[in-house]
Amino acid sequence: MSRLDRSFYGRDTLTVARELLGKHLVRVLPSGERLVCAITETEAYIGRMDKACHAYGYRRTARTETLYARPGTAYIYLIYGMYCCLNLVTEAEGEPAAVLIRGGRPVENGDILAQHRFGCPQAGMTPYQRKNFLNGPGKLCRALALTRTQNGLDLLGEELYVLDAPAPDLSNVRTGKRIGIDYAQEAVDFPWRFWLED
DNA sequence: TTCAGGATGTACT
DNA sequence: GTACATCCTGAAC
Repeated sequence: MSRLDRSFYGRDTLTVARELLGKHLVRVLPSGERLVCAITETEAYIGRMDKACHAYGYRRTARTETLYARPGTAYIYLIYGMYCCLNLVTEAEGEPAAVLIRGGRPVENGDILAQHRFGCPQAGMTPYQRKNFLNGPGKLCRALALTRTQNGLDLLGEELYVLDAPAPDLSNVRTGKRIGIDYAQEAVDFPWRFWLED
């Protein structure tokens, strides 16, 4: 499968968020090992009109600067003091918008992902851990060893990128409200979350 | 199976 | 000082 190029990201954010489902997120560690997981859950954030977005109303701060970068850039920030969230910047350069990667499923090197998450190989995971392996943005970043050090990475580089994959069966795609943005007034109800059923 | 509470630090008011 | 695009644990059911 080929790598998604800049033109994939440089489109309408809702389209990109939906089309990222099923694609393979690849993280190459400094050791050279390749971690791969399939994207199963995404959310769109569009600064122009979205009170839940860090760059709502084109707000510019040191943190949000990455959201204005060219499409195909990784925006990674610290949340609640201890977890990181990975976003992929979309739309034209200068338009602050991105897709939050909220969940995944292991595809390659699941033992290393499990080691990062729980300190044991996959076989040592409890049923509870297995069920809650990569089903959250903080968990995914932990498993992929992504921190703010990787903020601003180019997704057309060698450390972090997304490989194309066949589009999932449409009957498995779900749409709904975003999670954890109760403060965002009218944006609370925007149906900008997409996920794959199982 | 669900729920309340706490951890923890940065960004921004 | 307050809020935050979260996760884990332990208790009750």
